[in-house]
Order: sequence, then structure tokens, then C-alpha cells
Amino acid sequence: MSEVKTHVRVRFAPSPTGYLHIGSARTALFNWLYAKNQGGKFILRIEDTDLERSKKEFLSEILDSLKWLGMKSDEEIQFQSSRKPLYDTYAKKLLDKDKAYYEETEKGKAVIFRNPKTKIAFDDIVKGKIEFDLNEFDDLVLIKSDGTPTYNFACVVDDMDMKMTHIIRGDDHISNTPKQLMLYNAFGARPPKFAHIPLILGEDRSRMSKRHGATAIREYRENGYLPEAVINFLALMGWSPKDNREKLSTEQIIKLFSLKSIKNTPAVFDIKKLNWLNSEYIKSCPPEKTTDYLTPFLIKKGVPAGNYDKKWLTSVIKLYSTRFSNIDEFIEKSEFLFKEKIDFDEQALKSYINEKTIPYLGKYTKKIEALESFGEKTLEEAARALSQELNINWADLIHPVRVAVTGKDSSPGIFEVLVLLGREKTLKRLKDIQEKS
RNA sequence: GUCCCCAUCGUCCAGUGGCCUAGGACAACGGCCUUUCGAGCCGUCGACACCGGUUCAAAUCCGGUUGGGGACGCCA
Repeated sequence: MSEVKTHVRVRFAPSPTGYLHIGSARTALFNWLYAKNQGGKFILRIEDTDLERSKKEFLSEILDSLKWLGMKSDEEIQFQSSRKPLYDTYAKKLLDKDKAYYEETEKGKAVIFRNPKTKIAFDDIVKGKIEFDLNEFDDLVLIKSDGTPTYNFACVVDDMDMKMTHIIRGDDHISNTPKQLMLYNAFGARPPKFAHIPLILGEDRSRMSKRHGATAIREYRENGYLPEAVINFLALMGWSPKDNREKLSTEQIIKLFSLKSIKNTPAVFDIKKLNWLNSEYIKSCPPEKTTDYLTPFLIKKGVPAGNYDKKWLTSVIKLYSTRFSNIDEFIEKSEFLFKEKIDFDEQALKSYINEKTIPYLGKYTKKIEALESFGEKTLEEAARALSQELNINWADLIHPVRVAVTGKDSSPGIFEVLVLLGREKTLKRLKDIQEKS
């Protein structure tokens, strides 16, 4: 005998009144993970009943972000704006049973549900039993005077119509649940199971918003975060594999995911951990792939990455792959390779460029000019030889060279850097600094 | 204000009555390695909010206090 399949159906229902927020993305993720784990369906529903605030740009951004994260709707995407007849039909049912009534307003006729004012309770998968007294709420508007359904009504009608089995959403919806439950009751329908997940908070423990930093998934994408890293990070906020593993592939997460193991405490968003995870993913990603992925975003940020050949760019990415966790960091550290004129760090200049070291630079310049091949090995040999001839400290030669060509006092291995910079630029920078001083 | 939710290191998570002198990760700090930075390796710091119960035994169960968060729209 085979097991009875549960046919799990879950949905993510954003309203296109803003970009895809990191918290919403996590809600979407938990829905998606559950569907995949259960072999069920994940369905996207666009809650665009607020005509004023709904915008096409937001819709496409939400769709793009979801696609980037790898979550796609298993069935045709539903738009509430095109399901109006359905809501009217359902409203009529309640009107006919006198469970709802019309109310005349200045703007027109609204349909209002008669709150039965009973007590109502439900078992939340992550929160446990929650009880409400409906006396705390007024009668509920079903259809607004402009003819569009309200959120709570449209939501229930759609969830019934789309045969949702589980509603996984932020716990800011807990107090909507009793209102929705009274509607299910009025229709004589069995409500889905609810799982309310705690919100993601900012550092100050208030709901995560723009002032806490980037909240749009798009921004993370454009800053060079890899989708696997973002998924991994988001999943770890409120869920864990229980065995202290941190870096998990999406497949592994799907396999291990369960609603019951979602932690019921709010999580504070920690960009440092995301950065760490992202750098882990960058380290393990083939450099060519990272290059392809990052190039457009680098260009968008003003790095003329497109002017260089891919092989060279890949070498740069490879050299920096253990040294950055996002694009801004990459740019900050590697900018000197792309620029004609570099900026010098005052402190670095002061520490390493002086009367004593400038002559060394001059001598090293000559050595390089005499070099047949401009490679890491020959460059290093030349420098070793020079420090011996002059009987100077290795550091007294190497650091000034670094400052001269990078403008900074830290960089990846200097000879690798010189090779990437190329003979011409290397010599030019070495000469410039001698003249300048 | 009313209602609801929540409470373990700075942060994320493990822990569901004895295995806990509370474990892992990020961050921070220190060491090793090293031409600098990073990476890597090793280590240090660091928490059960408080007060009462229940129990032979409580981070784990119950009650209260305090503290956070959320919801109270013809927004979603």
C-alpha cells in the first residue's frame, strides 16, 4: 500500500505596491520550500485590488526577484484584479443568506459581513493554539464601495477557490486570521491550516525597513549576492537543519525543511552573516561563472568591466575571490586595476614612499624594463635579486611598490597584481610616483 | 488604549525535565602562516530577562512581572 499523498497547495500572494521585500521573500521561500518538500504546488497570486497603489513596475520587479531566487509558480499566476466576478458571486451568497448586508455610502454601495461576535480559535502550526473573541472586531467590509473586494475577503475567496491547503505568512497576519475564519465558517468551508512565521526585524528590533539598509531583493542581486547564498541565509532565519550545519544547498534545504521546525521567535537581520555566506559561495563558485554573473552589475556600478577581455576579468575575480563578499567591496579593493589614474591612500603614501624608498623603485623599474617576460616569477626574481644587491629588507622594496601601483597599503600578492596590471601600467605608475615625489 | 505574538551569547540557530559546569555559526579579539590584505588553521570573549511555583531534578512545565514586536482601514 502506498501512502496517501496530501496534495499540498500553498501560495505566495504579494501585492504589487512595492519591490520584493526581504521579509516577503522569506515568506515566499518558506511556502516554496514546503511545497517542494511535500511534492506539492507553489502558486503565485498577485493581490492587486488596490488600483491606486498597484504598479506594473513593481509587479515585474517582484517577478524578476522571485525568478532570480529560483522560485516559480507551479500553476498559472492569478491576478485578483481579473477575478472580480468571483468575489461578487461569493458576496452574493452571503447576502442571500443574510450573513452580509448592503451599506449605502457617499461613494456607493458596500457589502458588509455580519460579524457573529463569537469566540474563535485555531491551531497554528508554528504558534500553537490561538484564541480570539470576535467582539474585538467590527462587521467586516467585503466589497468596497468602488466595487473591489477587501483584502480579507478576496484572500478567503481565492484561498477557497484555489484549494489552498496551507497558509504560510508573516505573523503580522495573525489578527487577520479570526476575520478570515469567520468567513470560512459563513461559507461552510473547511479552512486551510495556518502557519504564521515571525517577522524579520532590523537591528533596532523594529520591523525591517529601508532605514535598516537594503530591503529589496533586487538590491542584493545588484550588489553581487548569489541567489543560493540569499536562499541559504533567508532559510536560516527561523529554520535550521538542527545539526549545526550552516552552508546548505537549496536541495538540501528542501529535503530537510518542515513547518514544525520553524522557530517562533522573530529574527534580527544580520548583514554580516549574509556577507559571510555569500563569500563562502563566491569562494566555491568557478571564477568564470562568477565573472559572467557579476560583469553586468559591475558595469552598472561604473566599473568599465566590459572594456576588458573575459580572461583577464576572470583572473581578477579569481584573485579577489577570497577577498570580497559583495560588489562594493570588490570595487573598493580592485578599482586600481580598472582605473587609469589611481587615488592614493595618504597614510600608505606617508608610510612607504620616502627618500629612502624612491630610489629602490627607480632601480626596480629598470629591472622590469630589462625583463624579457613580464610574469609573476620573473618579477619576483627581479625583486629578490634587487633586495640582495642593495642589501635591503624585502619589505622595504615590496611595500613601496604596492603603494606605487595600487595606491593602497594592502592588496593581493603584489606580483600577481603587477601581472594583472600589465607591463605598461606598472611601469607608468612606478615612474609617476618617482616624478611626483 | 484594546487584542495578539514573543523572550538562550552582540546577531542567527541547537536545546523540548536529568546527557547543560548550555552546543554550533557570524561578528569581535588574539595566535600561527605570510611581502601587506584576505583566505586557512588554532584559540579567547560571550547567553538561559526577572520573580514565584511544580518536581528528587527546570533553559526546558505553570503563573506573574518586565521588556520587545505585531494588529486594531472601504491598505494589503
